[in-house]
Amino acid sequence: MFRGVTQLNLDNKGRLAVPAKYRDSLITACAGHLVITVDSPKCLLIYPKSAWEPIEQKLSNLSSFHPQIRSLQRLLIGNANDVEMDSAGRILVSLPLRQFAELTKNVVLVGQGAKFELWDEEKWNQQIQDSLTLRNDDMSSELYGFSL
Amino acid sequence: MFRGVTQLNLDNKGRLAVPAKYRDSLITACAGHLVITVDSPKCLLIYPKSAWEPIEQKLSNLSSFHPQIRSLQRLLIGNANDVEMDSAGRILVSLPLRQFAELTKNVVLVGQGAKFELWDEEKWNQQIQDSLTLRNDDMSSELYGFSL
DNA sequence: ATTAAAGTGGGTAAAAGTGGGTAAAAGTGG
DNA sequence: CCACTTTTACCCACTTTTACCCACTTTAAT
Repeated sequence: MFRGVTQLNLDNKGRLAVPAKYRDSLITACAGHLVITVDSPKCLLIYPKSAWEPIEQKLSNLSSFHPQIRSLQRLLIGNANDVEMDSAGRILVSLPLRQFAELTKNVVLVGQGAKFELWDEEKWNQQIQDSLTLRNDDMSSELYGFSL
Repeated sequence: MFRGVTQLNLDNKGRLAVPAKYRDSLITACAGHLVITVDSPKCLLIYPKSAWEPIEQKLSNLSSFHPQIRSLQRLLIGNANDVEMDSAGRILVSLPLRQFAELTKNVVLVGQGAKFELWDEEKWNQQIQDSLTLRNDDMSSELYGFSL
């Protein structure tokens, strides 16, 4: 279970150092093999490869004659990049993915259970502000009764 | 059941000393393992890990295709930091969390039953003033019939 | 086929962050 | 007021991350 936000910097090649606290469990879970794909809105998802493959399988098995499903398949599978943590714990985020998520040098890695999200830091902060506003305004019926 | 307000100071690394009166029950309840996450408005929630995990589970089980739910999942799970009380009873509040809650050196820890809230001292005082005003003005129907 | 440009693997010194400790100051109970 | 406990505010030492560099491979241009 990955959780927590970490502020990180991309180096000049678009690599980030996976925070040390996650490395051991990523080595254990997937020998450092990860998959990066895109998500809405403008962020990236980073999965242990072993966690990604069932999702990809499930997506592939959906009917590809349905235009929306085809779009989703193109989006998620088409953009999925395999990466491997190097000996310094770094992974490379490719240029197309960085462009998709509009990443600058300062990014945030966000633990989300079985996967991570990767955001440009400014966009993350903006999105958090939006979430707080949302929380105070219009609440989904599924959330009524939910308390912290 | 945690209750009471304690004024505390963050050290130069953003650590606070958990008040001694809570330490034993935190050792008993969760072996000193806590989870810190964010809450609206600008404050932090501190849970015994054992109290947090059902909440995270419940939140994870909500549908992640609903944009509002996704936002909340990002907010709460994404920001949830695992911390452990050290031998001096300190816990580290990470920089992103301190930034979120706009914490300065002076903070207040507020017992809230099964969890704590952590506030910047000035913001706490401001919020208390606002609450007193609210109490005299517009009351939620849920509070009618509620007496101290 | 050759050359230049771009991309990437790997390494690491310096900077930043953090774990752990504790003397001094402050708070509390008797 | 004294004795003890707790908290504060720092310090040492170690780990982690940043920001670069060298060298090689791949791609693009000629």
